[in-house]
Amino acid sequence: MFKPAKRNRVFQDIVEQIQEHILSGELKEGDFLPSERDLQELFQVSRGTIREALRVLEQKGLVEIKLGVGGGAMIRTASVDKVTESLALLIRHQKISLDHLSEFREGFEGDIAALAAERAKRKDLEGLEKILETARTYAEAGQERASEFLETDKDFHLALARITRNPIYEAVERIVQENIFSYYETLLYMGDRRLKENYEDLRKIVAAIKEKNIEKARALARNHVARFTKYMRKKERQE
Amino acid sequence: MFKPAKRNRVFQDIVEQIQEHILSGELKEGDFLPSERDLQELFQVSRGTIREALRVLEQKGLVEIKLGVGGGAMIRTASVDKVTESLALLIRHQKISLDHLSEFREGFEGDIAALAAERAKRKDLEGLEKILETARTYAEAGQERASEFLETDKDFHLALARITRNPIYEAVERIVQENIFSYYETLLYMGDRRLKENYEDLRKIVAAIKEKNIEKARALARNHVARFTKYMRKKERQE
DNA sequence: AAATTGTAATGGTCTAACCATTTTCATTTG
DNA sequence: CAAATGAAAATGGTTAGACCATTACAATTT
Repeated sequence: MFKPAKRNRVFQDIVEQIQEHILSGELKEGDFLPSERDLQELFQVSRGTIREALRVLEQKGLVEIKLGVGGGAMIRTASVDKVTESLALLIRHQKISLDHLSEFREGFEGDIAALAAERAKRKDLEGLEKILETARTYAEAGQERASEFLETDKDFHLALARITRNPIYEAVERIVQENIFSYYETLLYMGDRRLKENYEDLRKIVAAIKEKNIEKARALARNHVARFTKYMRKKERQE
Repeated sequence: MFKPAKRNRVFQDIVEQIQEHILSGELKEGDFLPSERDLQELFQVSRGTIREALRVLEQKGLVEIKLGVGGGAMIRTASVDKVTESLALLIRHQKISLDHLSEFREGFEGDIAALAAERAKRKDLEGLEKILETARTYAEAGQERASEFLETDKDFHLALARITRNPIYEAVERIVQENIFSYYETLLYMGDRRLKENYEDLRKIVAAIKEKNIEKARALARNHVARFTKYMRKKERQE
């Protein structure tokens, strides 16, 4: 019903005032707040307090600090970076397991592929083809290029996420990729056969997207991720 | 290729050091950092710098500041609060639209229902039945209880997420719920017929889970969310 | 025993100064 | 004249020391 009253903190009040002015649109992207010394005068507080408020606004991703003459707190484009960061913290903090992350990934990579199949334009397909070509090169080069292949796989999934035109998928994809990557080391020892298998996965996904076969794209993407996961688990057990 | 050269701000370094100690598990939930004056000694910096670092850690949701004797920066439970907050900021900045959020929700509610169907135990089913019963009461009470019905719907989806036994789904569910529900006001004017329709959705989902029909559960959950979204859009256009 | 009060630890804020970086613009130099 | 140079000013980054506000806990009083 009620929230804790708290907040006798002056800098919080300043954060809220400035935040309101930003969110209401009075302050637009690229605008500058007054200098710290001017803010000090305006709010009638010490510079230290102003600076604490600026740290909070900065961490929220609402402003970016520029140095030197004409510098100061510049109003920023809201970006997904900070959401990404705090979600990543949440994941690391809760010690979420590889299985959890992989399982989650299976589901939403399927969704991404399905949406991509629905929405891919000619230009998107060209981009995918290009990535596919790179992947083929590395897959054929065999195990010594496994690391590059994995990077390309990452690019591939990010490209798919972008095709959905839904920034949430892109953000979540980035988070998962960044947090799952530490586990990928085990995949570096993927044999030549498995590399080609994985390349074939990607190729089939693109084919399904091309023919706008939504459910086929979803199923293929799910299987692709599941195969990665299964292989990682197998490796884990061996160690 | 290269990242922007980092600017050397002392407080950033302090943030990173402390953050590492928290994420590595050396500092557990409930532990306290040394007092500001002690940190000042430890890091050999001024208290102002320490405080700026603490503001950042606080905003990241990693610590919570307690007042008075024995107070200080307490390592916090990982919580979705800060993620929710930054996501809410994104939405207000309209980088992410309601449509994006709804679309994302459609996908992963489907995944959740599918996993729930796979894993629900007897006890889980009992919990769902109970929520279902509550929902039925509100649905039959008609529009004046629409608000309570929506709350119950929320509980229902959270319960499903918990059944997956994957904390990622639960966390994401909470984040999305908290950010999407501000839009649900429009749903308060859902007519009696629609309330019952929605109750039927929930009932069918539980039925599908009971008979372990994974794909049916997925499809039903997706449709359920899609119906919510469609109705919201319709209301939006009317205003 | 219960209530009150005092005390010390700790976060919150203030003041005043100096340092570091960056832009601007006048000055020097080729 | 054009380019290089350098001084000045604006602005964020940091420091130091002080005082206030809140709180836990012990000592004192009832």
